[in-house]
Amino acid sequence: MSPPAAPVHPVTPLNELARAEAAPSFSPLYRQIKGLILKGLQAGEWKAGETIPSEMDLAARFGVSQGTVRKAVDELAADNLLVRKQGKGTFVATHAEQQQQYRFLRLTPDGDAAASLGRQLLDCKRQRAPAFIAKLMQLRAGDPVIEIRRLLHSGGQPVVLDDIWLPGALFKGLTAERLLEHRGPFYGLLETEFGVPMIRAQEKIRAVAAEEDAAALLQVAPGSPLLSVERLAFTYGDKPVELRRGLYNTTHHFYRNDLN
Amino acid sequence: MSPPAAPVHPVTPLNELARAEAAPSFSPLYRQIKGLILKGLQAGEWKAGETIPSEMDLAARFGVSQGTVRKAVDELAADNLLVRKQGKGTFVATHAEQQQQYRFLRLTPDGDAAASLGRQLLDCKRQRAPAFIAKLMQLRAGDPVIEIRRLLHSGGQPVVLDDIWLPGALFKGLTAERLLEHRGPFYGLLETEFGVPMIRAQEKIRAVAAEEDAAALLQVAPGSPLLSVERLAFTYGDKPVELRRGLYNTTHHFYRNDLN
DNA sequence: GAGTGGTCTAGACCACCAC
DNA sequence: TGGTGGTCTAGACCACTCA
Repeated sequence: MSPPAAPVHPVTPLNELARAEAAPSFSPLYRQIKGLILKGLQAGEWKAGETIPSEMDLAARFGVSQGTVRKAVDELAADNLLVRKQGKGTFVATHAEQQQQYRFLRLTPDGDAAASLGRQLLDCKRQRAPAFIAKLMQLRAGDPVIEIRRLLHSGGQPVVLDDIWLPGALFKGLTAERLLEHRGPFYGLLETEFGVPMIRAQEKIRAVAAEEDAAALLQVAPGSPLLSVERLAFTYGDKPVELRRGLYNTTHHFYRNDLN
Repeated sequence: MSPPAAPVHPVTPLNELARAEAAPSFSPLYRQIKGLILKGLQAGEWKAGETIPSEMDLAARFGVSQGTVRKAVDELAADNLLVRKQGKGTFVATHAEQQQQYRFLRLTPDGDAAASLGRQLLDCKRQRAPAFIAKLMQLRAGDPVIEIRRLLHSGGQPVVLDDIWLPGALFKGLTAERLLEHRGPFYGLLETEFGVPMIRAQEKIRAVAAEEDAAALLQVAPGSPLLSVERLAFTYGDKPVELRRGLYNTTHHFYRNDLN
């Protein structure tokens, strides 16, 4: 066992950089690498569903060891931005796969027979953002937005009434026709056709009484209790790009959540 | 400080074991270590809030490298069973800390001023488990259970009506008096006084109309929409030990959920 | 300063997949 | 058979806490 000569590993340079720019206290190398990969994702260097370079390639590119890249990718996979597949590679997460119809939908039928949902487009129009919507989406009041209304059916019965707002600037070619001809998840369309992948979302859930129009569409009595699910969805850079208000009829379905 | 001499990396024996008993396909060493630590937790070798041995100690004890223990602990920390604190040690997760009042409660006030909740015990009685409750909690119908009813108040207003069922066999000394004199989270009591830590939970959420009694207690009109949160909570070994049905008044609060 | 968790590396080998 | 992710190790050093 020959005693290790000198500090063999050039840890210092990047770490100095980190100390200089990181306000909080200290940013380990793998977190900086994570940031670089994230930048590549945001820049569209690798698109949803594609593979990113192998860990070895990334290690060479960034001048670090494979283990460090690995830890960075681990975190991105834990964030559901990447998906690792042993023997095949690491893939950019996507909403466009048939695996599980709607990645963000937590509604479950009572009998847990995973019945697929049918879609019915009610409306799709462009308009000016009302103040309260503009504020939540970090737009200016009056900015162009797209409003979409739709129903989701389970076993022939309407179960969800969605009201969706999107910033008009990002989704120029989005029309009712485009929506109607599209197969697969809505977020898949936004991701593949408009290059805006949904990364995460926050939901605020309340119980509300059905108003006249919603009651009619969901085929329940006015005043019936409905689950109101207000969702704000984000792309890269924590940029909000969708505001959605879903009204769920929870007579034969529930919203499931796991705590730990 | 004589390390266990002989086979320096006894990877094989444990792995053989894994291959033999693991039906799926292959269980890496760190996952077996995870299982061993889990067994220690379940056996009460280290109690909630205490520290577990250092990574080095565990590595020596299990005859593996520190890195392997580290990966095991990483997963347990990701599962919120352990909490790492740099420079201090690794601690068994607990509900009994004042840090964040209720670890599993997702109710948030509208103005996001984190108002603390006041408790009001309504009832605490022992009885025989109705069939539907027994089934969910893996008991026999007629087994003794404890039923607790309580209100949570925010700013003087009642917001949550909880109906809680616990298996009587596990919580012998649990009485109304005991509940009244206890400070801190309910799960903290179960954990420190009865040695039953709550590890994870599943919630099913619906919108319902307030019935007479619930409406009166929550001071809303009968028929008002309320959020119904049905929670099944588990200890170690995926054993269900609490069934709870909360009715939330979501007029000035909401149930928050983050998706990714 | 001693002890704990946290980072980083280098290298060997294993499991899985596709060609 | 070669490439990819996955595991395991050993050893050095860093960051944080506390006596």
